[in-house]
Amino acid sequence: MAWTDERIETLRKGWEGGKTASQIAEELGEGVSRNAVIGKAHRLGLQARPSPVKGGEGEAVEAVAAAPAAKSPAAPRAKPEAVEAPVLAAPVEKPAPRRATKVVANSKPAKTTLLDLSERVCKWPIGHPGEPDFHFCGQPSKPSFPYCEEHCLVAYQAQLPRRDRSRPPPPMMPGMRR
DNA sequence: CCCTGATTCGC
DNA sequence: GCGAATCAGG
Repeated sequence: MAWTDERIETLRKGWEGGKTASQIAEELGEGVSRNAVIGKAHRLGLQARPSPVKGGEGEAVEAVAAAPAAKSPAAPRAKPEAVEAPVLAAPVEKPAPRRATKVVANSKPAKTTLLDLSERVCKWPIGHPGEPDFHFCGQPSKPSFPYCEEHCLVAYQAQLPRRDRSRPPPPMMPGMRR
C-alpha cells in the first residue's frame, strides 16, 4: 500500500502521540506491518522515541578487540561471519548449556486462562464460564483468526441454503447445554 | 513467550 | 522509497 498523505498523517499523529508502532500499524489497517511503520517513521525523520534497546548502557565490555568503526549510531549489527573471536579472552568457555525444557515430574497442564489470551492464541472456551476449571483452548491461533485451525473449522461454517440446513443439527457449541 | 524500537539491505 | 529480516533489550 502506498503512503498517502492521509496515512502519513495517521502515522505521524500516532507516533508523536506516543502510540507504539504496532498500534499504529493496526490502525492503518491490513497490509501494514510494524516494521513498515517504523521504517517510514524514520524516513520521515520522526525519530527519537524511547527505544527499549537504546539506553543500553554502555560499558565497554571486552575492550581489546578494537573496532575500527567505532562510530556506530546505535546498536551495531555485526554480521556473524565477520566476527573473529579474540584468542586471549575467556579461558573457560562454556559450550552454551541449552536450556532444556525440563518437564520433570509434576508439571501442570497449565490451563489457558483469561489472562493468557493474546492476539495469537486460540480463544475457544473449554467448559463453562464460572466453573472452576473454565479455560480456553490456548493452541496457537490461525494467523489473523481468534481460533486455532481446529476450532476455526467449527466456528466458521459456510452458510448452507436454509432448506438444506434444517436436518443436520449444528455441532455442540461450547457453553451450550442440552 | 510476548513485546519494544533500530538498523540493514535487497528489491 | 519500501519493509522483511534481523538485532538487541525488556
